[in-house]
Amino acid sequence: MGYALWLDKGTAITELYQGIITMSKAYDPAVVEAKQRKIWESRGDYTIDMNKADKPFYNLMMFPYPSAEGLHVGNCFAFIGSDIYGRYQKMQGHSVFEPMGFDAFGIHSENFALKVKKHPAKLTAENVRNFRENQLKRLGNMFDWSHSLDTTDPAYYKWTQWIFLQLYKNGLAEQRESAVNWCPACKTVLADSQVEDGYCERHGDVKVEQRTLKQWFFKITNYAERLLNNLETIDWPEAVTSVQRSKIGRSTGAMVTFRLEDGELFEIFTTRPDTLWGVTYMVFAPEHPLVERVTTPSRKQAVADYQDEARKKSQFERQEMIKEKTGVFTGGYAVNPVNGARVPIYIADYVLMDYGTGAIMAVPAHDSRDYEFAKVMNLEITEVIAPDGVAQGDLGEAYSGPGLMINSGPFNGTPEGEGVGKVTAWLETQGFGRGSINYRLRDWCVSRQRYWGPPIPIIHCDKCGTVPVPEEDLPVLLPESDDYIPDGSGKSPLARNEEWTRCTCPKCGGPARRETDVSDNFLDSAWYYLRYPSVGMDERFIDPSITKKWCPADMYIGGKEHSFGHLLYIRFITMVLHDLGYLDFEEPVKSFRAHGIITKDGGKMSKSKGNVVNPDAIIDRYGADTFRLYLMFIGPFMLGGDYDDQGIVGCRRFVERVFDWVNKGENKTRPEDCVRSMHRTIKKVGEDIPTLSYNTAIAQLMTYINDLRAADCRHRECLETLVKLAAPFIPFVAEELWEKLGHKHSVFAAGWPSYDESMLVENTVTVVIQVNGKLRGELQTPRDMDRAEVEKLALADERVQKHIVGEVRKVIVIPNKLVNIVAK
RNA sequence: GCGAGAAUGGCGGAAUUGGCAGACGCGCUGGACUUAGGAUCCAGUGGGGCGACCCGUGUGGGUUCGAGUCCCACUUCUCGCACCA
Repeated sequence: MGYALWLDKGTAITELYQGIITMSKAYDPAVVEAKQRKIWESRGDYTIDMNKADKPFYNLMMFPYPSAEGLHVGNCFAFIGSDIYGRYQKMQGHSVFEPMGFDAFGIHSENFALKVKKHPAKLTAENVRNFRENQLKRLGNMFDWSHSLDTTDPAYYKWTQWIFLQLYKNGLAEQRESAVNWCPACKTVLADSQVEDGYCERHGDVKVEQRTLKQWFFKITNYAERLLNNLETIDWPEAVTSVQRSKIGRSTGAMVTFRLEDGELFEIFTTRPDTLWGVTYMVFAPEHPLVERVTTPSRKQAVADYQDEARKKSQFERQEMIKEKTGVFTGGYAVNPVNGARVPIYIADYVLMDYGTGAIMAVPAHDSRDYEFAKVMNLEITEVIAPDGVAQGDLGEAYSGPGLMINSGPFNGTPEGEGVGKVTAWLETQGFGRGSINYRLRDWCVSRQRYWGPPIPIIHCDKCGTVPVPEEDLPVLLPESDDYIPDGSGKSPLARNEEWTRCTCPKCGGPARRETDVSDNFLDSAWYYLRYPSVGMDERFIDPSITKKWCPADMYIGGKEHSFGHLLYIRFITMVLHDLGYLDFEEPVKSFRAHGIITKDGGKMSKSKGNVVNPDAIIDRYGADTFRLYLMFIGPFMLGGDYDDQGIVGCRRFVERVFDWVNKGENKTRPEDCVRSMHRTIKKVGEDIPTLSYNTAIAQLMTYINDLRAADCRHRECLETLVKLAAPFIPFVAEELWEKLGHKHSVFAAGWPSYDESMLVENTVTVVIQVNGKLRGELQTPRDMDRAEVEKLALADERVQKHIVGEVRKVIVIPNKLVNIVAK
């Protein structure tokens, strides 16, 4: 070549030039992607004018916390799956708003900062930049970066604090002493959802302890009923709603008033008031306030010891002891209101202080836990429900089946199902109790004794007590201190910052101190979807008219690990803001879909296992389009699947085939089979995307390009349809090819193709012939052939006849599908 | 223990008013092109049998002309919850 250049410049340059042209025709993802990304950005294709846009569609996806490790395949999988849905909606003519932001406050970020000894603010800024510039922008998602947000930005957390104040002012936030989960490694309080099997979610091997601290709580329990009832009305997967249902844990029963021997009254909750006559003892939680009162002098030591023991045990350890029930007798007695029976009072850690009233009536005959305890303690067991009304004696376990009430005074003979209601009504008339509903759900502890979060906007004044920071003083800025390392004192590092903590009381002007706890990072993410459309609005947390137009979000896609925590809190905060008149809807999203997870070699990707797939490297090697396509092809989006290094090449081949086929230029070849294949593909892809069945949509696209190639069809309509249908999956290549086909505007503005129903039906059909249910032949017949005619042809088939041994008893004809000959 | 889901070739997975099991892709086998092939293209590929055929969707029953699909019982696995009175 060099020689040719030197000898004959003209020829050689032409050759060289042609070589470059050939090269440029070959698919180079880096070139295509850089080019199209630039065009999208300069054209502002994905920047939405929130006021003007028509047919708004809010496509929300769970935002990431920007870790130092960078975006992982799981994030990519979720974002890409969500983007495909969004791009499809765009091609349906919607103005699709697809924002992305950063959940950058919180323990995740802070712990990492501590580990690498870098200030979290600095680290977060670096990580956010890396996520956005080097990773998210390469995925090919249509993010509207003009509406991005970062929860650590004072312009954002100003409003997080404002929301805290709204809850406070409306009696939904309060500070109280409470036993909480304490992680000695994080040196902070954890929410129940951050505790796994008694261990810290972040530090897998660190046991969570119980501590009693003054904490801020949001009264989510006030909303338990609505949070539960609304589940019936929202379009969410059953798997998620059932988790929420069980966590809310509604049970109906009765509150029954018992009496201590000294006349003091106390209440217990039961779901089985019909077994009241079977109460043979009572149990208080070790922490129950009446324990001291009922304990007799001789039992004092034993009771105190037991209380000590229980206090030391974490909640998990208490639960671990399920097999062996423990407890001690207090020496005290209560009186059963229904029959005046004198029943002993025990304390035991199988009764929890924070459910119901922290005290129970024990019916060992009909409750397995009470039965176990009674056996250990050698307590009396009285049957009050018996099948056919005949007592069964000790069965070796509690009897919880159906039966008639016995030994129950006026209710003898009542079936247990009716008994609950009848006894409850009777209790009310007697003044012994009332119907009651209890929830498992606990109030939301939002205090965190950490540095990296929005300071809770409260001031403590000796004179005025707890005073909210005036709204005009928001945000309460997180001081840029280097002293942010938690010390395990149970107080936030902020408490050591005298200068920051000291302030004046907004009410009396006297000296006061700031609240030093920061709020839970779940509060940041409980309202972010409301902020996206109103990003930039300084004077209010949201713009009402924009919110009305865009919210609730049309689709929300995220991980099901958030079924309980985030997804409950976001609903709760939305309901509260609705009740306070800020929103005209009370559920945050119209539809929610949970995606699956991507594993590697069957296991969750983790650094310790060394099976982490690096998305950047995959994109470098195969291109973002192939990466997108492959992730979606692994398996059903809602199930996820296992990442396989080998499998991705099939997707790269598909992308190249599409690229090459369109680049080859159109021709006029167009057999009818191709047209049919095109219509089938339009139908299939259009049906699969809305149900997130991306894997089967892609399979159909592969079938389609195979059909086109086999028939050498590059008819314009067939090619354009191919590009359009593939566009949500491989947006860069699709855009490039759309341009190649001579279009000036984006393929995403080109609309979604429609199919012709008549093209879906074949004129000739294959009818299979079975003899006694076994496949023995097939017929090619015209569509909708006369039944008798088909039957005749089937019976005449040589191979079929061979298999008919006896007389033909019956012939079943399913038109256009099958003939089954039943012969003896 | 309770709740939800799942089980289909060597692998990922398709297939629902019950009607050709294994679409699509990976891998594998053979071939073409090639100096070369870890590129590309073509053909084949559930198991057994030379064959006609036989067997085959976790196990065992059932309904049906016909079952991966429906019913009953069971096994295994995954996930979630777990003393909530």
